[in-house]
Amino acid sequence: MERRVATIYDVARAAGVSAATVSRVLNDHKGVDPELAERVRLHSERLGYERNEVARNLRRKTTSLWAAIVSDVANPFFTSVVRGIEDVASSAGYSVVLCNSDEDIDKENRYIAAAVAARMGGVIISPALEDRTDIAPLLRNRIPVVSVDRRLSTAEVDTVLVDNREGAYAATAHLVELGYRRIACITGPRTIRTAVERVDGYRAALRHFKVPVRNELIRYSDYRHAGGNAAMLALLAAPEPPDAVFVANNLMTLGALAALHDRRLDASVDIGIVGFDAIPWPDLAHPSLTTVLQPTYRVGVEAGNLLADRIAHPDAAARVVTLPTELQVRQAEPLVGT
Amino acid sequence: MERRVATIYDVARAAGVSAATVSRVLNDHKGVDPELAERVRLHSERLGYERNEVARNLRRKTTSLWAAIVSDVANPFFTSVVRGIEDVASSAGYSVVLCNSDEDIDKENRYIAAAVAARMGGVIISPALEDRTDIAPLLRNRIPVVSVDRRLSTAEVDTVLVDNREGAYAATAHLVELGYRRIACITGPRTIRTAVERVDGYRAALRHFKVPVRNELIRYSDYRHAGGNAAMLALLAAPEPPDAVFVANNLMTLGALAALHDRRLDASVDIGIVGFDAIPWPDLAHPSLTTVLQPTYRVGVEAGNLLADRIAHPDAAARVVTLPTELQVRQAEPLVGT
DNA sequence: TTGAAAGCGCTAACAC
DNA sequence: GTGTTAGCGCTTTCAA
Repeated sequence: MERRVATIYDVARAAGVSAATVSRVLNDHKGVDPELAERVRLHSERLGYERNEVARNLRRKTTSLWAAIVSDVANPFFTSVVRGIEDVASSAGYSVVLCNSDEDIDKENRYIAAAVAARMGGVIISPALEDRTDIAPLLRNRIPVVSVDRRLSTAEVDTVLVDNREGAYAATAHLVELGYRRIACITGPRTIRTAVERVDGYRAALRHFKVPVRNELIRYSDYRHAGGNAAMLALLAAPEPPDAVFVANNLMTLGALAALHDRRLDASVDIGIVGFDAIPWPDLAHPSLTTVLQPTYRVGVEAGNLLADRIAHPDAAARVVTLPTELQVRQAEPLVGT
Repeated sequence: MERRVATIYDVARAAGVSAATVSRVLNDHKGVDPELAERVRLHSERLGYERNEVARNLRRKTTSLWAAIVSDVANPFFTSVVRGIEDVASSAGYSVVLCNSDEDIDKENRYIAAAVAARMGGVIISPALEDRTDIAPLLRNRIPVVSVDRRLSTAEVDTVLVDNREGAYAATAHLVELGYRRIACITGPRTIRTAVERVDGYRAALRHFKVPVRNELIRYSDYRHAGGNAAMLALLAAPEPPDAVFVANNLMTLGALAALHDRRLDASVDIGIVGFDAIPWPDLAHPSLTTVLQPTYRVGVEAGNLLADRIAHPDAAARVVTLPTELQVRQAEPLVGT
């Protein structure tokens, strides 16, 4: 009943060679008699041998597993990043396990501990909190780490970022070129670097086009739907409302659009809108929104490459890769009046 | 420079005991002198000892890891299911690694192979294809499996399902009770069991209320946005269009709503709509949609429990758990005319 | 080119 | 109650 799983010793016996030879064949070591190799492969196949990675990892003192610790799996940004990581990983002989920290520093710490305990080959992390995420346990155990999307202030590690400033600049410039002059900006918390960088880009664009920067048109919010909604309502209620808005994140953009909807206003008809981040799921309410797209897949690929490099060269200096965004310009849908 | 990581032997030496005792303490075995235990814990802490799970797993011939192989990580249904699994897992001493098969049978097979190679403690899978997903490698290696959301026709395993028929019945009954009489149904492919079950429920409700079932009002589509859109347009273009529609999945619901939008029609004003599955992300276009909600979190919890049971009793008969849905009735937002 | 043997870090008999 | 010892399945010197 309780059938044992085949080991290399079973294969070795069947093929009439030593376990060492089986190991060599299965790991494609050069210098094995082709005929022997063939015989080993045959019997390995026949016995349904499947390598025990656990034993292998113990012996090699590392794992063919990467952990991707992500602050929000449901966010399509990360779904796409992870896809990029996976592609690099699998071509480098690694598998990726996905861990969802849910923006929760405790969960994140548990996953970091798990990565250490499992002696993961490497970790790619989007830190829950830039200044509180603690990767010391990883570093202490010499597990390579790459940070993604956010910059870790607690340690110097390889990092992949998106050029938020440039993206925000392009978005704002686009609105200026469309003829808008009272352009507002709804951004995230001052404590989050990306939020600040995006306002910076917005400011720079206005300055470049000699459009006055008005502080009352800049709203720091929370990167969430409700915050975008409230910020937009406040802007609309102001004595001199804006004629266009750059909204620095996808959820806030949806919130802002909901505010317009409430006020019976139409995006890109009554007011110009450019968002940042793709809006997931086909959405009938704004098929025509111009958006700053992030190179999500490439972020993953770069992170994977950095990790692979780091594994090969543990003591090289930390690198930071910054990727450009792309402004996806969409035609405004012509409004059919009633 | 190259500092070695502490092992139980280091802790043992420091505490002046044997490795076995350290192991006992760290695994909470009873019958260890409390004083010794305290000393061990102290030194373990001081040396920054972190258990090597790889070695532990090799010795125990199993892993404290569960794999959740999911057909689409971006789908909020699974995000929530996984959360349920994680909660059960962590209270049973397991960690969950997430694998995204992306509805791709090859990727799925690779993850199954990886789960075998890593000697995972158990696998929870939402099969990419009910009739082609091959879990034989898992069974052969005596790795417990639980199927979720879909029923595996290739093997008898523990399964957690949602009562699709009952949900569809409730949705349709709701529309009848609202006074609608020409109720259409847009469902998924005939090859997918859930799609068929949902039409069945729809039919049953109509029969129960003695509303004639009209085949021209039943559209089999593809569970995707475009399909829902096309199906709805076709229904609207028919000589006798429906006065209400039950749409059997979230993406198709969005597609259907887009079709209404195109035709300048309003859901629940011009035509009654009930959807199936929560729509993710706050969406301004349909805050007021009545929807059949699935008990996603509980699906995960039940799956986790089944897996834990199966690990404890490998040879018990396979069980199928079916969970009820819940009709979330939302007020239609009153339309302000122009 | 191949094999023998050691050992990765841990747990679990077994002996004391 | 605690220690000694063997061994999980693999890779990798080292010797032949």
